Order: sequence, then structure tokens, then C-alpha cells
Amino acid sequence: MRDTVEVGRSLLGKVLVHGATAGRIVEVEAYLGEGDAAAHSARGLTPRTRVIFGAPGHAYVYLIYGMYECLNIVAEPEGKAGCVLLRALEPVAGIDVMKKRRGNKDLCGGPGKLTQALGVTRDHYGADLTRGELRVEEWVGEDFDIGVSPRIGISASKDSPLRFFIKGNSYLSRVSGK
DNA sequence: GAAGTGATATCCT
DNA sequence: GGATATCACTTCG
Repeated sequence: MRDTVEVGRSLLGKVLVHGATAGRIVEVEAYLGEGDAAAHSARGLTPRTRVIFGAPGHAYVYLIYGMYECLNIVAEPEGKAGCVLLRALEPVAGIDVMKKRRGNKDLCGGPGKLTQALGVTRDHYGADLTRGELRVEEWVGEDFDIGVSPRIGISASKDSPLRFFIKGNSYLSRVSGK
């Protein structure tokens, strides 16, 4: 569990690159395997969640509510479940492309939105994020403070402080409409 | 505030 | 093998 948390924190500030588009990771959530009722992996290994139990550094993309993909990065070593959900990005490249795809609205301020903006689909399920078209890159930038809070939009384990974000960043996700 | 969307997992026959 | 309950969200009212 600690490893997943560490990976999540270390992902903050890095950049997710997909072709011409790229975004800085400003908000993530850790999803553990054992003892985390909110994680897909909590109920064991299934065809859908098998990537979470696989090698770290790979993408776990799933379709939720029929229309939206969510992008996770596997964090734990093979055999253990644990992944980090990317919730929000700060657009840094290919913004015009994102706007075209998203219709000029909020580009990356939510798990389903950021995948649309970057063009991430289930085709990237299991992809290696250290190389290839879709990848995560280091980013040398100014220092930032990391904030912690409970996760958003789930029904189980609401109180676990497993959401990490860059303090003060204005591209963080918001809970709809409110 | 509520509905809609489709894949998955868990029943039920 | 087939049906339905669930879901880590977004959009529209």
C-alpha cells in the first residue's frame, strides 16, 4: 500500500504524453488491492483487472458508465494489486487538439475528460507507459506542495486519504456542477 | 438533482 | 447460457 501511495505522489508533476498532446499530472488517486473496497481489484483478479496485478508502469484503462474511459497506472510489482488513477491534468501541449476533441470545454479536469482530451482509449489497455506512443515523462518544473484528501466520487472507503494533488493548481477536478 | 451509458460480475434458470 | 445489478462519471435540467 505504501508503494502505491509513493508512486502516486511521485507521479504528481510529471507529464503524460500522447502524440501531440501532453498534460502535467496535477491530481491522482491511489487504489490498492487488498483491503480497499473501492478498488476494482478488491474482489480479486478478473479478466478486467488483470493488468493491475501485472507489471508496474503499464496502463489500466477501463470504461465506466458506458461512455468514459479512466486511465490508471499500475504501481505494484507483479502479483500484487495497486494502481494510481489519474484524475486531472494541466494541459501543456496540443491544447488546440484537445479543445477540438472536447468541444472547447474543460479539457482535463476529470478522469473521463482527460482521457478524451488526450485521446486515450481502451486500445491503450495494458500499454507500457515507459515507452511507446502513450507515456509518462519526467518534468523539471518549479516546486509545489502536495495536498492530500479523501477520494472523490466513490461509495466505499470514503475516508481514506488516498487522493493527492498539487496544492493551489487551478486545473484540479471538480465534482460536477456544484 | 437526476438520468444515461455499456462493460463487467454475479445471480438465476 | 441468459438476465440484472453495479459502477472509480458527465451532462443536462
